[in-house]
Amino acid sequence: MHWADVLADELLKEDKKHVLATGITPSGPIHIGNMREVLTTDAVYRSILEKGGDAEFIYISDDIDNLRKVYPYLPKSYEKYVGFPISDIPCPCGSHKSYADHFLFSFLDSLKEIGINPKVYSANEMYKSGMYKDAIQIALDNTEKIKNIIEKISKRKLPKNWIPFNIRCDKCGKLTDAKAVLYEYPNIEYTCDCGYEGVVDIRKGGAGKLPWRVDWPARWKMLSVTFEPFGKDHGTTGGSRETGEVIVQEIYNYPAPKYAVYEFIMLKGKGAMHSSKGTALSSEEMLKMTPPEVLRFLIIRNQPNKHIMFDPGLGVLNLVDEYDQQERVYFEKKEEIKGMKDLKKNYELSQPYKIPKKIPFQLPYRHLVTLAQISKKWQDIKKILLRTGQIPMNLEDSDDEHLKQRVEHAQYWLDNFAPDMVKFEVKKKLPKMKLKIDEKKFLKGLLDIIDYIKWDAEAIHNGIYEVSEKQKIPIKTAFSSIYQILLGQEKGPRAGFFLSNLDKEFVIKRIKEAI
RNA sequence: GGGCCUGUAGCUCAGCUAGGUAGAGCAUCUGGCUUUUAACCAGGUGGCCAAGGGUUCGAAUCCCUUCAGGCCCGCCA
Repeated sequence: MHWADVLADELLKEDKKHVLATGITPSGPIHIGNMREVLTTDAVYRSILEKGGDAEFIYISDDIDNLRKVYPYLPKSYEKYVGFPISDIPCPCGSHKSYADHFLFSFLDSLKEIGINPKVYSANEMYKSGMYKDAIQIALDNTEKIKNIIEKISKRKLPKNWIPFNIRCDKCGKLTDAKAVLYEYPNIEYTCDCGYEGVVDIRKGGAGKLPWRVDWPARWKMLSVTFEPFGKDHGTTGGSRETGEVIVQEIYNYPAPKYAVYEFIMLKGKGAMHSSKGTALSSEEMLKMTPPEVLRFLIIRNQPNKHIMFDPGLGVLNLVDEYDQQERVYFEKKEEIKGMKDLKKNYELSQPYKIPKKIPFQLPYRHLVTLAQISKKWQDIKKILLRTGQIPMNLEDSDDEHLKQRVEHAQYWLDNFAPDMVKFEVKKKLPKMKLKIDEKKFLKGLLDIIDYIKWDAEAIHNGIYEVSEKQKIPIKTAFSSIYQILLGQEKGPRAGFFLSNLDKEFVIKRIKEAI
């Protein structure tokens, strides 16, 4: 059984509406781990619906969290905002409402592309609207109990005057520097490092926030959360999950949600991703280089508690090939291979939107990678495909869209991640190079017969061999001469296939120029 | 110190949430075509499933122990 079904069945033991929650602090480019969190939840969500259950998928943006430091991708001028809630900081690009929205919105766009549309909550707005009012009061009334729970489970020592509330200083606006002096419902007297002494009314929105270890359980109750996956860092002993479980039951009188701990996604050769170490890959970037259904496939096919090794180099090609292969099996164009576990479910959950009724038109991805380097525009690539008979004249719109999208992903990958060995550029002008006598001789021979060659991959291929044999020129020399005059390099994509995709007149002209 | 994950063919991994004769891709070898680049097709070689113990008629699969590696343990998933 697929892991998503296992989790769904577990939840469905309780016959009620299930609220599946995800969340993230949008303090920088949102990385691929959040993609896993969201996709894990989406898989469970879909499985519940498929089984006839009732469920809602929510996404909470922790946009009231404070900016911790000036990250490398921020201008120095952001120094003055450290300690501010990220929803109160100006947007770096100027076109969003706030710093938080800047990063959140681009992630939400990516989610749309992979077929995920959760109900989005803003923690900041929840606080401002007064939704947290009761939760804050309960927390403050139970300060000692909560403190004990956290100290006992996490083995951390909290300061003497600790209270489960981070006050936002009225004067300097920071969430991090105010210390409570006295709490007497509904007011907290505080002093701030900036020198200000003031009073906040906890019933008022914007007075401050609950610290994470308390906020999380409070939110479970407030939104009736029944399931929320989290990364392994939260799952560790003494982590926020453990304290949260006790706090939600003992303080908020609500059962702890079910969960799944998910492992990290590693970049091949670099280990786990960390924004601070520069090994992070943003969700947006990952999605730009990997077709959406393939990215879903990568995450869906792996159990959440297994780490995923992602190879942004040639691994991407293998992954797409593997996806296509499973697609052929799903539509019974190919026999199932032993070990293809949960193939049907994996394929279905990999679809961003509707599951296709019949198999989408497939072109080997590696061919697309070659074509994407011959022409940049999809319309031009399509012309080549039509001329060479690689796609039918009456290609369906959905297939057209699908291939176009794949070409775009291949292009992004080529521009940013592909290793040099697969890259080439058809030079507009004859590259500067010196051909050897043998190479010129071969090209002359090729020119003699080129008019008679049918312009398809196999005929060209055979033609090259024919000339090479007749002239007694090593085949290696023959191939390299072709690549040199067109690409300015010694090697290139399969010659027959490659040339057939180029315009014949263009090739003839280039050979004439070269000899 | 604690938590989680991993250890299956030379390499990367499936299979372990249905316990019932060990699977795939790459590499290698053979043949099809003197067919460059990670080309294609057919077939072959290749594994004491980390080690030990237990449960069972039967264990890669469940349980326990050990060893080795990875990641996480101040809200960076």
